[in-house]
Amino acid sequence: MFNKETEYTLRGLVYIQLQNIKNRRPGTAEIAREIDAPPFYTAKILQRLVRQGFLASIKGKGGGFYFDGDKPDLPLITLIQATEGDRSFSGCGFGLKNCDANNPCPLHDKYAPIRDSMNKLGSGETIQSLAKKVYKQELKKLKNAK
Amino acid sequence: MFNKETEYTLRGLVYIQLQNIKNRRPGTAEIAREIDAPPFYTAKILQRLVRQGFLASIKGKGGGFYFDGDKPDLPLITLIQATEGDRSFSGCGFGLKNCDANNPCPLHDKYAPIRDSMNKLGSGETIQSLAKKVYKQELKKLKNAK
DNA sequence: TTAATAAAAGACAAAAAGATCCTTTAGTGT
DNA sequence: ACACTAAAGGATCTTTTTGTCTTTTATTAA
Repeated sequence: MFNKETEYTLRGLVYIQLQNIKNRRPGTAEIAREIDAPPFYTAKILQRLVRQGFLASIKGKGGGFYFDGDKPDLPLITLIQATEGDRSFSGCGFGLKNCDANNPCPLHDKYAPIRDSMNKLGSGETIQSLAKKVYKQELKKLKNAK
Repeated sequence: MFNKETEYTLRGLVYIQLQNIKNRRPGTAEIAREIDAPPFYTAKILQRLVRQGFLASIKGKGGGFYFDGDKPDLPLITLIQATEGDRSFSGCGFGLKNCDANNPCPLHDKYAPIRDSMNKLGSGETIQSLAKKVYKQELKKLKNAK
């Protein structure tokens, strides 16, 4: 589906936001471990995300990564387009440059609706909405364990 | 969406089948030119498809590529899985190994239906069905040009 | 103010994808 | 039989993706 970098990005940011909810600021080592990603590569990706302004960080003891609560929620489509371009959200299954309703490739009619669904998914969901889902799932599990 | 090799494969095979309908057997140079793909790379891909039994070829003068009419139509999903694996048809948006309805990643609920649509598309359409679409489109264009 | 901590930066390396080229083999037509 | 044609095979190269490692910089706590 997505490439590795995008997968690590999604998993990493959702993990960070989940910890933020719990008033924690995880660091690279913890994040990489928890999301099952290569540590140095994870660090590099997070670095880039901070540079791009998607994420904030603090250096030194007690440091780590967090989301600026004043910023609006981060839609997946924004994030993914910044990471791997928009190959998942636009473009033609056949790889044609000018494929549209007027000049459709033979896959267009069937594929266009799927692409539209992807776009809806990418615009509708945010890192924060996903983290909230995970958080609620965790609460439910705790409850059931009692 | 798909990777380059898959795109060239789809475009190439549909072109071959379209020419077959017209009782022609195109060669590598013609195919590459018509589908706008790198000639040597196209040759290599077609070679592999022949080895895998998806396609037939004839060497020497008057040679080229064609589909064995006795074989059943070739579903896109079969072809694509043989080319790039099934990253487009299965697997989780988050990259988790055991993501399913019981143990869902936070994208699962929204992404699973999209993946299902992709599967339906891949099983429903074949190289032959796509070529037929293009053929009909061509006929319509000719008619309108009159 | 010093030692410890953790992110930032950037060089480097390995693997995979994408692409090219040359030689060989098989078949065709004269 | 011979020259020609076109696919098959395989070696090589480039670019992109993925991943590692070392050094530097900023911050904090003792």
